This record gives sequence, C-alpha cells and structure tokens, in this order.
Amino acid sequence: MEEKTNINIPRGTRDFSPDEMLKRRHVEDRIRNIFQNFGYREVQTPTFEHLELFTLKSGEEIIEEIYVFKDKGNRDLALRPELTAPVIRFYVEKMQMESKPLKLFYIGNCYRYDRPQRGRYREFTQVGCELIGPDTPEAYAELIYLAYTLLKNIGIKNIVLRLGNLDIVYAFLENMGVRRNQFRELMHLIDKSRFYELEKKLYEMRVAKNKIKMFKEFLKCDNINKVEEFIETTAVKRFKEVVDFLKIFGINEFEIDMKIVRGLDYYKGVVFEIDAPILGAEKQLCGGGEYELVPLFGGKEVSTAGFAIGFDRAIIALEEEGYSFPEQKIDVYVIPVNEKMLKNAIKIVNMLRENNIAADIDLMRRGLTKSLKYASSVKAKKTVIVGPKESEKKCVIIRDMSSGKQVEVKTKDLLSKTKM
RNA sequence: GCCCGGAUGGUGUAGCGGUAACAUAGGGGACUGUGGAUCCCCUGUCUCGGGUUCAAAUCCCGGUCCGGGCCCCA
Repeated sequence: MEEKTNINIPRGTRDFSPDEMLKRRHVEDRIRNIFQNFGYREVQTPTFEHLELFTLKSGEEIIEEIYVFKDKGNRDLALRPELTAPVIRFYVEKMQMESKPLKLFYIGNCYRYDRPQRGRYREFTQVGCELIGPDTPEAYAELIYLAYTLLKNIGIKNIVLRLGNLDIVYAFLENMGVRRNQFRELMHLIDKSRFYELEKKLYEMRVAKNKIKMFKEFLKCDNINKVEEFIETTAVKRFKEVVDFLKIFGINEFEIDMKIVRGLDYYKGVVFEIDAPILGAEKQLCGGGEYELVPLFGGKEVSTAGFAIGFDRAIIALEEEGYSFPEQKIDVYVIPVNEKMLKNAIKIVNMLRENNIAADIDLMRRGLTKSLKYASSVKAKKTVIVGPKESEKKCVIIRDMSSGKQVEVKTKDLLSKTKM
C-alpha cells in the first residue's frame, strides 16, 4: 500500500498572509481597546476542553458538529466550538469570589465541523465577552451598546441590530398551555419563519385556534408597544426598560423582533443579533443575550449575559465595504553603496533600530539602483545611502522616497534628521 | 451530511483532444553611485488519482480544496 501524501491545508482552515495578518491585528487591537474602554478585562482559556463541558447543556447531538478526540489517558476531549462555556467554567472554578460586576472578554480560535463557505470556516476566530453579576436593565443595555459600538468603531458602516426577548416568548407559549419540553422544536420553526408548520404543530399540541392566530400576530410585532398589547408580564416591563436605557446610551436604530431565537438553549431573557447585510448568506456578525450556565457548572447562581462576534466575518464585512486598512511601512531603508560600506551600514541600521525606528538594510548585496527599487516596493519612507564619498566626510545621504529630495548629513546627526 | 458551479506559474488569465501561452510579481543584467520608465535573460504552471484515446490541461469517473445554496450556526 502506498501512502498518498496529503500535506495540503486542511478543509475549512486558512493561512494568513502578511497583508491579512496586518488587517487582522489592526482590527484586534481596536477591539481590545474598546473592551478595555468599557472596563472589560481579557481572559484566555484552553483550545480544548472536556467534551462534557459542551454536551452538558447543548446535548449529545452537538458532537456531530465539533472536533472530538480521545487523548492518551483515554479522556474525551473536544476542540472548543465556542467560548461562553469555557469562560463560565473558568469563572466557576476560579473567579466566583471576584467583585461584581465581573466583565470579561476574549479573542480566540474556535472549531466546528461544518461545511465551509464564505464567512464560515472550521477554524474561526470568535470575539466576545461575558458580564457576570448585574441583572439590571442598564447592564443589558450597556452590553448591547458595547456590541454595537465594537462593530461600528472597527469601521463597519452598515449593520442592523435586532432585539428579542425569550422570556416573553416563553411566557406566551406557557399561557397557551405549551409544555417546556416542547419549546425547542417550536423555537426552531419560529427562527426559520415557518409559520405554516408552526401553526400545524401548535394545533397538534391542542392549542386553541384563536390563540395560535394571536401568537402568530405577536411574533410579527416590530415595536415594544405592540408587544405590550399581546402580553403583560414583568418580562415585558423589563424589556421596555432595557430598550429605554439603550436609547440613553445612544442607540436609536434597532428593530424589535420576537422571532430571534439563539441557537444554544442556555439563552433566556433579552437576546440580540447584529447582521451585516453586505455579507449575504452568512450575514450574522454578532449574537448574544442573557443566559444561565453557572448553576449547571456547579457555581452559585448569578446573572450572566454576553455576546460573541464572528471576527472573520467582521473582517470580510470591512473588506466588502472598502475599508482602508493601514499598511506596514518601514521608516528607513539603509543601502550600502558597495560591500566595503556594509559594516558601516549595519552600524547605522542597528543605531536606528535601537532608537525605535523601523529600519531595514540590504541583505542581498544589490547595487544602488536595485536597492532603491526594493526600498520603494516595501514603501520605505526614507533611504539612507552609505557611500565612500560621504564616508570620507563622516556623512551619509538621506533620501526622501516620496519627493526624491536628498540631503547629506553628518552620520552622528542621522538620528535627529531621520525623525523629521 | 445533501444539491449546484469551479480549480492552468506566487497572483490574474488564454487555450477546451495534437509541442502549454500571455500579463504581472520574483531573481539577474543593460546602468561598476540614484527607485516607481524601457529593453534583454532566468526561475516557475495544467488540483490529485484512475479511465477513454495513437495522443488528455481539454472527454469520463472518483478524491481534495474553493465558491453559491441547504442543514446548522459565529
């Protein structure tokens, strides 16, 4: 049997070129800044966890979608498909005594065994945060405002924020006499807007026809006052308060959508999604809301909420919108005119680098013509030409690459002159 | 996992049974001390494996990867 070599990049994974990394790091830096600006602190958890961490609530069926393996100690492990569960595990194990509110954020790779397509990879980067402690409406409003601000401030122009509330939907279903263990299949149909099937299912569950009709109307509500006409619970009141605070934080553009159903069933209460319509089929950039996981992991009950942003999609959205990312530029390129000048040139590039100037030097012993060409291709702002004629006078030439103007300066004055 | 459509030097493309081509990028040179111009030279390619055929980049089957959609979801 001959082995076929397969050293290609695995399906659904990507290599990132220097240009792409520059974009990604740029966006990451801004995200970190914004989180810190809101009082969040960064955490990191392992890339793999015990499989059970993910199956505990989501059920065995998610095994189909995650990378699962056994280690040499026969432990069942999984590459993390998301970061909320690991971060909450971390909280339960080591951070329960921290003062509240506890604001944590993360940027990390996650893995899902999915069919890859644009904006959807088997290895992808998730950005997110968890807010632990407060359950006030202003806390949730701030969280949603943060998600919105992040996407706006990294430069995405066109985003759509939609708010929903699972407590209200659940209350409605309970009022109709639907049992809790029947919610899940109904929520799925709601999510897909398959109203005909939904109606059929509810009818099978012996819900009265007029109630089904009302429920369908309720799901179409696109503002909070209409929701109030259908149902009166504390959840509606709280939802209204969240919306009011959201406006105070400064967001007026959002939609109310009772059809928002988060994929993972530990969500409850206020939920939200943010889309970038420019992305097409995989347009969801962010999803989040209140959830309950701490008691499930053995911790003391506490309010938790959070959101996750698809980092890769955010990058694609920026690219699609024509966002101009910064370029990496070198400040000074040092060119020894001939090999005798090399030692001198190395001393100069060292001196520049020690003074925190991005400097590079010709390593291919090329002539002046080729070196200048190279310097312009790497977008050097200036070149320093180290030649014998000037060396006799203890000088070098500084050439400004955009204007082409040259000045001869004393080598000892080089540092102050390059900074100009 | 399912249904479509793709894959040709690093990149972008032409060729669509008969000697793989162009542009660009890369390296060297014309120009032994001045870049984005010109010219010359060099390097490098048919996604992979089978099959049909005298002959396959081209036709057929399968795999891999990518893109559009489904499922699911970030």
